Amino acid sequence: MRIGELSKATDVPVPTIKYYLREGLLPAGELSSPNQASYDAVHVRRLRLIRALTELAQVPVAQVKEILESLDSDDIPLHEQIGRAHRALTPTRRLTTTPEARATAESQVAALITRRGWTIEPEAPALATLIDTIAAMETLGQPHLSSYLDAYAEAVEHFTQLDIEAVTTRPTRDQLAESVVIGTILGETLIASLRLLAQESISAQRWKNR
Amino acid sequence: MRIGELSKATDVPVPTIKYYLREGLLPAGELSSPNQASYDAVHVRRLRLIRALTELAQVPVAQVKEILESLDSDDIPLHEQIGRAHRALTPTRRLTTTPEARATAESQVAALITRRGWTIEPEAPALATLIDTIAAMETLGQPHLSSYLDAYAEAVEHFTQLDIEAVTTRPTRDQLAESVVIGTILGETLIASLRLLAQESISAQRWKNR
DNA sequence: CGCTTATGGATACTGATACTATCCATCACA
DNA sequence: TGTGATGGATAGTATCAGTATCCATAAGCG
Repeated sequence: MRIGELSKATDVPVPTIKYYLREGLLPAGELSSPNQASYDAVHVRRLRLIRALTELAQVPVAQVKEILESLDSDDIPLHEQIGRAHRALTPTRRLTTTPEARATAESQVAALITRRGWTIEPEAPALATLIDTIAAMETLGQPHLSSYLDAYAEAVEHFTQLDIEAVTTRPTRDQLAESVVIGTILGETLIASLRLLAQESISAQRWKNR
Repeated sequence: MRIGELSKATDVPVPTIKYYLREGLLPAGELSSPNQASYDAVHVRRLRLIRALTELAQVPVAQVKEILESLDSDDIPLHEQIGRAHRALTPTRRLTTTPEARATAESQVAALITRRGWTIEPEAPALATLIDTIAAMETLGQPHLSSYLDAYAEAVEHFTQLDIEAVTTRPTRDQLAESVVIGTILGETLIASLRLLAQESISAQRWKNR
C-alpha cells in the first residue's frame, strides 16, 4: 500500500500523513527504494486512532504522540503504561485560586481518597486537576457542588468498574493496553455526551416553566 | 476599582483583561471620564469564571463568550439558556468513520434513547458526538466498549440526578442558571479527574503482574 | 503646580499549534 | 519514454490566545 492508497483508505490528506510521519506519530513505511515505501494495515489502524483522538477527543498532537509511545513500549509494566497515557492526558494546568480554597480542597480530596480506600501516588497529575477544580468551584461560590463529592466518586467507581470489565476480555496484553487507552479517552467523550443528553432531557421536564 | 486593582484581585494580567474586554467576555467598566473606568465585584467574579473555564476546563475563548452570553440572557426560558450553553460546548466535529459504522451507531443511540425514555431533540449537538464516538470505537475494533452503552447511560443518569440535586437549592433563577452551567462544565473536569484516579487505583491492583 | 504613574482605546506583534504547499530528484508503470 | 506518484526537506498559512506598544489623558503625590 502506498501513501496515496493509505490516504484514500483513511480519508486523511497525503500532506497530513506526511506531517504525522514527520512528527513521529506514524511509523515510517517500509522503504523498497529511496523514494518508495509501503504501508500496511497497521498504518491504517494507527491513523484512524490518531484521528479519533485528535478530532473526536480533541487531544493535541503532541499528547497523542506521548500516548502512542506509551502504547508502543510493551517492555514496561502495564500499569506504568497506563500511567504514562494518563500523564499525557492531564496537562499541567495551574489555575490560580486563593491559597485557602486550595488548602481546603486539598484536604477534602485527601479525605475522599482515604474514605474510598483508593491507592493513589501523590504525583498523580489528575490529583492536581481535581484539587484545582474543587477549589475553583468553591471560589466561584458553588460549594454545594463539591459537597456531592462522595456521591460523584461513587458513581465514578461504577464507571471504572465498567471500564475494567469491558476490557478484561481482550486476549493479548497489547490489545488490553490499547483498549484501556481508547476506553479511557473515547470513554470520556462518550460519558460527556451522554451526560449532556441526560441533562437536556431532565432539564426540559424540570424547568419547563422558568 | 480600577483595572490594575482588578488585575491584582484576580491575578490576571492587565493586557489580558483588556483582551477579554475587546472580545466582549467582560462587560466594560463604568466610565467616569474618557480614560477612567471603574470595575466592581461583578467583574472580579466574571473574570474568575472566565479563567476557570479557559484554564481548567480548556474551553476556547470564543465558546466562553457564547456561554456567558447565554447566562446573561435571562429573558429566555431556562431550558433554552442551558441548551445554548450546551451548544457552545459541543463543537461541530466531523465524521471520520465509515458510513456503515455510523449508521449502526445511529440506530444504537436511537434505541438507547427510547429504552431510557429520554426526550431529546434530534438537533442536539451532543447526539452527533455520541454517534461519532460509538462509530469510532467500532471502527477501532473496540465494539465491547459500546456494548456497555446501557450500563454507562445508567451511571450517567445517576450523575445527572446529582447535578440537578446539587443545583435546585439555588434561590434565584440567575443563580440556578449559573450553577447549572458551572456544574456542567467544571463537573466534567471533576468527573474526568475522578475517573483517572479511580482507574489508576484499580489498575495498580489489578495488573500488578502484567 | 508639576511630575510620575496608571488608564482606556486602538493597533500591531508574538508564539504555539496543526496543518498545507512547494520543490525536487527519483521511481513505477503504461 | 514519458507521465504521474512518491519520499524527504523546507517554507508558508490560518487560527488562537494572548502581549506589547502607542498615545492622549487623568490621578495621585510632593
